[in-house]
Amino acid sequence: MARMAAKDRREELIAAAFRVMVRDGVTKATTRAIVNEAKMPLGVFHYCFSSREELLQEVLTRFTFRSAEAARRALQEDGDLGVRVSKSLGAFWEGVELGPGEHQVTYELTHYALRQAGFEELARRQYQGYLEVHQGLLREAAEIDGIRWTVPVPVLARYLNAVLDGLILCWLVDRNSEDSREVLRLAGEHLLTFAEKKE
Amino acid sequence: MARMAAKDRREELIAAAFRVMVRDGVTKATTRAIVNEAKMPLGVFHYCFSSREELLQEVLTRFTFRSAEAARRALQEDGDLGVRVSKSLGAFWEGVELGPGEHQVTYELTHYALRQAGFEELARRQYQGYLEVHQGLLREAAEIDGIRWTVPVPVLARYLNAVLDGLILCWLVDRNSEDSREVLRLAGEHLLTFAEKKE
DNA sequence: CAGCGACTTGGACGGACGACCAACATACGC
DNA sequence: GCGTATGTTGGTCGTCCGTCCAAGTCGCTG
Repeated sequence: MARMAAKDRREELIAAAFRVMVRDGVTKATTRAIVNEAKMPLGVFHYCFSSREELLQEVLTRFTFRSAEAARRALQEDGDLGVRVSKSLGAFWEGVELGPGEHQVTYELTHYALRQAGFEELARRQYQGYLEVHQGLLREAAEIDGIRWTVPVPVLARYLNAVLDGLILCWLVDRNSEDSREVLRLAGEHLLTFAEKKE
Repeated sequence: MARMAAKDRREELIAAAFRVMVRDGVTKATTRAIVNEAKMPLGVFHYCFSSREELLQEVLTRFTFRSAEAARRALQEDGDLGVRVSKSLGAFWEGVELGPGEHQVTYELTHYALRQAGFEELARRQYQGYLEVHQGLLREAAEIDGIRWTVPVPVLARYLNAVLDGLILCWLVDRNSEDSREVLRLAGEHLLTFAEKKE
């Protein structure tokens, strides 16, 4: 095998692990499956990571926030708050339907972390991160439009997170895109009712 | 061991498996852990079940609908639609906070089923069941109050399911009861805006 | 070129798991 | 009471897993 710095090999293994997880699920991402995906001999693994859990930790912290970007971009385009929220949700949903596996993995990782002694904190940080992203988007949107939210932003962020999270989960199972998009529309409209013009 | 019909032993094993899952997670519910919980010798397992998956299938189909009952009862009490919806959601949430493990297990089982070849259909039935329960409750509530929903009931059911599912998941991770209940209140009020007096 | 630190590799380990079985024990119909 | 169906048991098989290691290879520095 070509010689490579341990640091670089780590990155490739992390990426390979994520691919395996998306394709076969978190539980199937064994050390052997991962090095096989990365086309490396097994011995490499514990030269780069002290344990399998150390790698899972890396995956968990790296791949949980990729989906927010499209939503953020759409939110910063032109138009009034209504169409921007709508487009933002639509863009986010587009990402979900295009790459469902990534989202499925994040759920699996959450539940894995909740059960793994010493990993609960990681799950907590994961969702804390989600909520902060939503809060950030809500505050941004409010500032651009010069409105204020009539409900505390943390509550609104949790509401948004819940709807999206629950909707994705349901769609992952039954793939009913039509009704899902309708729910998305409902939630978006609901959100707008909490926007109030600043005096 | 006392002699017992295989049928009865199956039931005890299913119950034991569920207890193990609630306590330690689905992945930890190995054949050995289950028979140990049921205080039976290992050999019993494959006398009663042809495979571990057969047992998981039983667990999945049995323990997914226990939480809806409290909500249904509260919905059928006295009062106008507003307070009944509010109380129903409150009763449901009470159940969540009292027994979070059961809900955690249902998520784990869903993701397990989604990854297990030939089990996807089970996950689909699980969520189909959830949606039907919600639809039933919505229709009941509408009939009692003589209103109609201004949004198709399947969409409303999916919305309700998403909010609750997502909210539970978030709470399982960060245990923020205060904000969660606030979101629940928001969703309940939102629901009421879709109720329209029949002419 | 010698030496040393960084990297590579195949194989081996102990443990856990699902599944299986042969031998035995009990109940029940005839 | 005998035979068959049904239930019980402890042990074992093969597999897969995370982890570890010893021996080997490479490339740089002095």
